[in-house]
Amino acid sequence: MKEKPVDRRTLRTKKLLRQALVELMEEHGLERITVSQLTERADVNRGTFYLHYKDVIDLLQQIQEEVLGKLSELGDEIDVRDLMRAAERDEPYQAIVRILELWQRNADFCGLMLGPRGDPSFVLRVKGLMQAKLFDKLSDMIPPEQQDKLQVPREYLIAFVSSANVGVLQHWFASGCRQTPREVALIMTRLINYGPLASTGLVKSGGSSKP
Amino acid sequence: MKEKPVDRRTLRTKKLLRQALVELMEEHGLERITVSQLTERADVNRGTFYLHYKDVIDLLQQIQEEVLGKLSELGDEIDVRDLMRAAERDEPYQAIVRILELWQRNADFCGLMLGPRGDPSFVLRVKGLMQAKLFDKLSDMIPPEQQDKLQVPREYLIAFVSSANVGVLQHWFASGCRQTPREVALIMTRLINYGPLASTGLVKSGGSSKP
DNA sequence: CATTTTATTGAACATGTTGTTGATTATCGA
DNA sequence: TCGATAATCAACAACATGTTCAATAAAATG
Repeated sequence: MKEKPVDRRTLRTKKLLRQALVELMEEHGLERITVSQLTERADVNRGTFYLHYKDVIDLLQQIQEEVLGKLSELGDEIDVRDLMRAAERDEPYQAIVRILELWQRNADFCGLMLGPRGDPSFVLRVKGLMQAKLFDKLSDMIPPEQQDKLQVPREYLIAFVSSANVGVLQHWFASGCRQTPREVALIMTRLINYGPLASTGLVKSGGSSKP
Repeated sequence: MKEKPVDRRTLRTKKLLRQALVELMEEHGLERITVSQLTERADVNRGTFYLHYKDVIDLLQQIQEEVLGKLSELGDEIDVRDLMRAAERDEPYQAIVRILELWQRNADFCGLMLGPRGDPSFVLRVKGLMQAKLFDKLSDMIPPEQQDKLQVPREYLIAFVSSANVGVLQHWFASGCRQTPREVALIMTRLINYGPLASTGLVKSGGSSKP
């Protein structure tokens, strides 16, 4: 399953192109970027670009796949029951913290992708990863015979929560990653479990009580 | 403040180009679109395009401005107190319904912009409009001396809620606008006021109770 | 270290897009 | 009907594209 681009030269080239892409996207947005600009900025021969990528979008997508792959792996380690237990103790769930650390490690690229010059399809895929977990959680908490009686359609509930958490991520990056992954994880946990209003701490709420 | 492009010819041209843009963006995404494709699809001379727009992005942005302008006008008619009163009666707030009707009227363009081939900067500006209102609401509900004691930083709270609602919008469009604006407005109201968990209707919650 | 393998370079090519221009035609508003 | 103006058409140089090939540089290997 795993390929070997072990040659240091290709590694160097790809790093340079990735960096150049991030820079140029932050400056102009994806639409205005040309292969010529890209290779000039990266100080790489234009022909070399085509040895690795079909076009600018292909470059972008290959980087995305890399990040999303790792993200998906870490996501698989989430156990919904552990998450709920952590939430009850008002502690950040460790698996979530590790995911946020991954985000932080790729802050340059990820911050770009989630920002105004980013890629909506990337954001949608991130939401998709999240929704799989939320679906589990929901099915876990709600007995099947009651699934149809929700006050809000399940699909909208899931769309709401996943989008909300991506919003938290976006704000984290947009404001320069001032919080630690632990802090952000705690913020997310509180908002999901007790809802935005109750999370002000100013009104009472039943919160997450198991039936 | 208001210009007059009254000539039917320019109106026709702009309509055609807008339609062609939506079609091509849905097919290829913004990056791959060329002025040549655009004018060919719209059956308009290429030179004519440059009489109205600087480039493809300029075309996109002019349409965005139009929509965002109307959106902002309708947004100004929101009164936070009315909104909260409607929420307590579990009814959709009329001003929100009108806004959703505007979205629906421009479904082709708006659905595109909020979707996988859309424009993140547009989405951010929509969130921005929403955040202004949320800021009002928050300041309204919470006495100034308590603003620093929130369990979750205010900025994150706002990012969470605005992003969540845009997520609802996105799901509405992505699933083909099957609900009426009234229904969507009600979904939003419930989710904001009682939080995602309580909105399942399966756990009790204090909900929106004024201090 | 020497050798083989492979990535990168630089130049050239036809092709297509761009943004602009000037002359012409068609359509609009009055 | 008629003057104004928008749309068309053809042509332009400048630039980006995607591909090629020989030459060169730097890797991996024994």
